[in-house]
Amino acid sequence: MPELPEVETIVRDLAPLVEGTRIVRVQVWDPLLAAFPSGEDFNRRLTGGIIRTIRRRGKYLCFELGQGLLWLVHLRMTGRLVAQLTPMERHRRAQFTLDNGGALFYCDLRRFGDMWALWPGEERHAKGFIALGPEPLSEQFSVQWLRGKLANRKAPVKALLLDQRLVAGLGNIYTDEALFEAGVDPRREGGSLDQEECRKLVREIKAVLTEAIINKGTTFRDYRGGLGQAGGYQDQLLVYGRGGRPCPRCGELLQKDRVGGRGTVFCRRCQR
DNA sequence: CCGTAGACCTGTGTGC
DNA sequence: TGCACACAGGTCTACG
Repeated sequence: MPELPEVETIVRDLAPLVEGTRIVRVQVWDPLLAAFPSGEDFNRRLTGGIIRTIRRRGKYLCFELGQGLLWLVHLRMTGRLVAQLTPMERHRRAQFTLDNGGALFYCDLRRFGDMWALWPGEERHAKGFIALGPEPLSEQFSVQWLRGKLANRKAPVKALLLDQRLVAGLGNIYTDEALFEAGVDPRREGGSLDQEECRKLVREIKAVLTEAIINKGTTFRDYRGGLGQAGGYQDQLLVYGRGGRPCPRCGELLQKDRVGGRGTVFCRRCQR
């Protein structure tokens, strides 16, 4: 569910509520949730920890606790991390009680979400995390970087953009939106994009993500921010979720296909 | 190394 | 109303 703008929104929502607080109680009811360490060891590591800062890296939430302990949370498809006073959600999987009277509640319908509690040097246990590519809103994510990564690749450009090692934080919604804005057909072989097309893609990826953050993310179904609120960017989507409806630019009916194993919406006339 | 299909899980929407 | 099936914001692994 959550892509970069949604995770960024959650971090900004939660920061003022949790930074500087101590975790006084950890309850985990879903054994699938703690990826490392598993079971009671996970609870023990976090209990008593003081949350110094919370930040985002790709689609990961990163809580930096005292002594260098790093608490990572990945929400995958339907995970939520919310601070509410009375959140008896149907799919509550964990609760982190804070010493300021508040708490963090983790809810997840599909149970794909993962958490890690890592001491310095243990980052290798979070394989996806250490392999993340550059942040798309940083200078490291440049035309040269994208071109280098797409060179000689035969996979569809959309599949490559979803690879978190190429760039960290894009998901199905914003990839479709950025490819539309850039006028690039998602089925194109990565290696077939020229300099100008890469330039447009980099520009539109940054623009779409920035605008989505301003609008506090996209609530297509399940997503909620850290305060339980829906996002606002769903009203600005141009193609995602709009297959069979007219292209907002040319009027041609938008096509829905499967590309790189994911549902993909694009305009056959505007995207080449 | 590369590219793709299937797996993981639970629910919702659609068509018959 | 019931049932079967496709699909869902994301990775992982196995396989050719």
